[in-house]
Amino acid sequence: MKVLLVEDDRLLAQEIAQALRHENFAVDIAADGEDGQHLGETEAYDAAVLDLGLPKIAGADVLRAWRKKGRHLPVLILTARDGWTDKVDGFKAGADDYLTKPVRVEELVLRLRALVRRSAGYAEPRIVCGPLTFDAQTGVFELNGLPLRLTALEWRVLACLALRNKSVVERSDLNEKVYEGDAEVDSNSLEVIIARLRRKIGHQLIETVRGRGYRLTSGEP
Amino acid sequence: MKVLLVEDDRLLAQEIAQALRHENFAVDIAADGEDGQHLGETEAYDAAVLDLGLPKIAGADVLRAWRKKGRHLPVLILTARDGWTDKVDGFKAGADDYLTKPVRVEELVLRLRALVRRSAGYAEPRIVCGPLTFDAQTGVFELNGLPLRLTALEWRVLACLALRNKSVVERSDLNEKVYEGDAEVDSNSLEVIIARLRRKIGHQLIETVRGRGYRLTSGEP
DNA sequence: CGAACCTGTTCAGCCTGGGTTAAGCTCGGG
DNA sequence: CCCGAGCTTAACCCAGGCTGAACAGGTTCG
Repeated sequence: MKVLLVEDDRLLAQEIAQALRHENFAVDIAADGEDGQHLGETEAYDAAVLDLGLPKIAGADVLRAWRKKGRHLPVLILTARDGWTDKVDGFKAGADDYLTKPVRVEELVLRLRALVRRSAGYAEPRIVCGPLTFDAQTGVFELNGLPLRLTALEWRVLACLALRNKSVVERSDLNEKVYEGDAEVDSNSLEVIIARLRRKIGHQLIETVRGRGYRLTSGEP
Repeated sequence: MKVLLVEDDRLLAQEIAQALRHENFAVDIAADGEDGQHLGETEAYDAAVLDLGLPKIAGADVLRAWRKKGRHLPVLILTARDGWTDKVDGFKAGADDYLTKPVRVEELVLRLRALVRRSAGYAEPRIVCGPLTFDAQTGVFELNGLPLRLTALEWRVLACLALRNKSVVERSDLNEKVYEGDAEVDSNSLEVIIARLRRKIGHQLIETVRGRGYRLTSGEP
């Protein structure tokens, strides 16, 4: 669960980033269109929040560049102006949702979660996997109906697994999605997190696929 | 099941090789046209993935050289440029399929498997041999309808046998196709793998042909 | 201000899967 | 009957993965 935030207003960027981190997301921030475009092309994100008015490269052009290269991550457009021309321009460039400033961060978080969920192929917000359920709209996990207390990293890992329900998620992918920046980690901390998760939700639910990564399973065959 | 990958972009080569190895293929990598041509002429492969833009010798020329020497292994052409002239050039040189960068590795794997299967003479993806079936498109073996869990080496051996359904596969050939590089192995590890395979799928299905190799049979006459 | 957390990271030791080696056995053909 | 090719089992080895414990920052709260 990692989000790219492209926003030149440092204050607003910090505010949004804080809110997203509070909801357990990992957040990378780019302060101009150039950085933003580059990050969006080279790193793995579950979604991007993109301001239209950016230094160096305009937001719509950043988006167009991504789409041209086949990057189909969900993008939420942000703009100060609220003329419909901008909106249309944004959608034409390939945006998935749209928000006008001033931004209510709670709404942003909500919409972003909906985007991520739909882009993972879920029409319904509720993802069920055996005794485990994930409400992609609120971000809450439940085990046998009881809400699960997870730390930020645990949540990110489990959310990644839940969104790719029952198919393998590569270790490298998890590492990228869990840590901010490109913190090429040479450590086993991911394994530790997996171990702690397993202790919380039961060992059968997370299957390891040797040499590749992990997979969420509903129980045993 | 061994594939030759000729690609000068080390990163892309590693990515593709990793994906192929995940699918149990043995992979040899050549970083330029010279190496590629040489390997393709001297080693035994089930297929080759060939970049058109290569140092030393152009991809199309490598392919032409192979064809001239009577090498008819299936070749999948890869290119950054997507002009139709390249495509035509590739096919004229004797390519069997064509993919433009940026490459989606899943698609590459799919197409490659289809090439190997067709070159072995199967129009249909499903190869049946008594209680054993091999889906050459997904790479999955089933015994009496139940999916079979095989290790990488076991899979390679059995796939080689299945593709030459009911005809003898030489020991030397198997050794080449199973091990990466030209690891002329002086050991009985192939026999060990055969033994393990037989324990999994039943002893009658793999017939040994003294002094030559092995053959897949549907049961007994 | 300090004590008690809470989170995340590091490290060391252990376990396991998968591949190779080695040794003894079997079997088939001369 | 003998010999060599092939079979099989067990032992070994290595890399990858697991996990408990310790530690380091941060935060909370008395």
